[in-house]
Amino acid sequence: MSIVPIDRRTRKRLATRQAISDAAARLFDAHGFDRVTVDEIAEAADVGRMTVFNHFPRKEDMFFDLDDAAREQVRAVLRQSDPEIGPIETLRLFAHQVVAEQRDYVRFFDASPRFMQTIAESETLKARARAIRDELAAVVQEGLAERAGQDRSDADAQLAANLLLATWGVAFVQAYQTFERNRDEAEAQRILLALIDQGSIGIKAAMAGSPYA
Amino acid sequence: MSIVPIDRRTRKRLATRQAISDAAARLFDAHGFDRVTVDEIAEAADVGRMTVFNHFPRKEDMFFDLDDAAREQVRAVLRQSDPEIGPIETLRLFAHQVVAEQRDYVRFFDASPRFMQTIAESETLKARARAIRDELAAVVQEGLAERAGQDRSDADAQLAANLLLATWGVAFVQAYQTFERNRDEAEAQRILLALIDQGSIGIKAAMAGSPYA
DNA sequence: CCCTTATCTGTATTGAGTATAAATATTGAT
DNA sequence: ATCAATATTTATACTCAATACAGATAAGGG
Repeated sequence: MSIVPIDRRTRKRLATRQAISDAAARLFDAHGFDRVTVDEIAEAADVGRMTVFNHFPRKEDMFFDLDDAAREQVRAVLRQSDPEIGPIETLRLFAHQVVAEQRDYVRFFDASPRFMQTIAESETLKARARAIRDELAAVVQEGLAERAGQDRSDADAQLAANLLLATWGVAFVQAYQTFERNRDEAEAQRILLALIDQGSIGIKAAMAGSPYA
Repeated sequence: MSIVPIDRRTRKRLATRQAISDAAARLFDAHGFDRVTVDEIAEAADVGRMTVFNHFPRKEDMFFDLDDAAREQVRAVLRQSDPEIGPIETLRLFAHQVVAEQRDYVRFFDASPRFMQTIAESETLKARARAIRDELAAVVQEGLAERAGQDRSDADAQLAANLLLATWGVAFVQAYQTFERNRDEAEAQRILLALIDQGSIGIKAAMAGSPYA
């Protein structure tokens, strides 16, 4: 995936970051987010306390570690998509493609089984999850408006983007709950996509007559 | 509105609470939420620091002070509504009624002009606003499911509730921005209701065939 | 081997929030 | 009015995240 960095400086920096991330993940999983202090993480990673904050400005950043990639991918999808297909449909197809090809969203339930539990137990993490959702909505809003040649703060773009992220959020949570109930990955995927489709129908209806449909 | 409480104890308690709330509102408005400390509020209200936390567990609670009423009203609307009219339509009509009769939502832009600015400047307040939105979505979800005789965690109810709150949130923000731009209350109301109507159309379409339509 | 710069680290401070226990005020009963 | 029970206010002390700042260490580029 990623190329090994040339210079030792960068290599060491990434190694330090990884050590902190690993230690944090292990401790959060074992004791829950709120019952682990930054000092304990620094100790476990054998690193000074300030080094932790150097790599992760907020404690939550050690938990949610893959934001930028998702943001950029959504931007790219909206920019490179077929102009014949509406943006909502484009994003719906994108979701289907992700699930079908990579299966990242569901595999990742399995990869860290306590992921959602850990979030559910921590008000801080829930707040951060909501913030990320809103940041993603802003990205989608901007992408939609740009594609339609509208103002960045266009009301319809904002409505469409927020309806979309609401849909994705509900789909994700419901799929996770399904997976937790019966460990059936296929069923969880089915729920995920069915809810995304259902939401997309609604958003298209709300946007009928606008370039966002 | 509210009856004067019989006993002195309650009267004093409410007076203390009000003094804290007033001092906080004044300071937040003057300096911004993050540049006011709880100690300063306690000082301004002539009250011990712990008394502040006694009445307002979190600093944000001094800013957002009217949550329970809204929650209960939404619950009541869903419970007492005409069974012939679908729940989404019921809530849409409720929004229209509130705007037409009380005009509380827009008057309150005017009553505290820096309200939205103060939120926009503070990451803490934005987080709390998002949490309140999600709490309200949970209330709506529960009301919808109850009315339809479904399980509390029903996927369709969750989707409908989250689409609804997304719509209301966008409508509110856009109405506020419109009001700020040209101080036209009627225009702001028009935008608010138009977006709520537009979102409602979408939600009904997404829920077609289910009891939530 | 020096110079510059990036990274790491310790110390100190701020500020929200919690725990605890003591002081004070209010009520209700005798 | 007095007394006991209870609610409210308050001070003290603590935890923890986050920021500011300054010094130490390590790496890169001549």
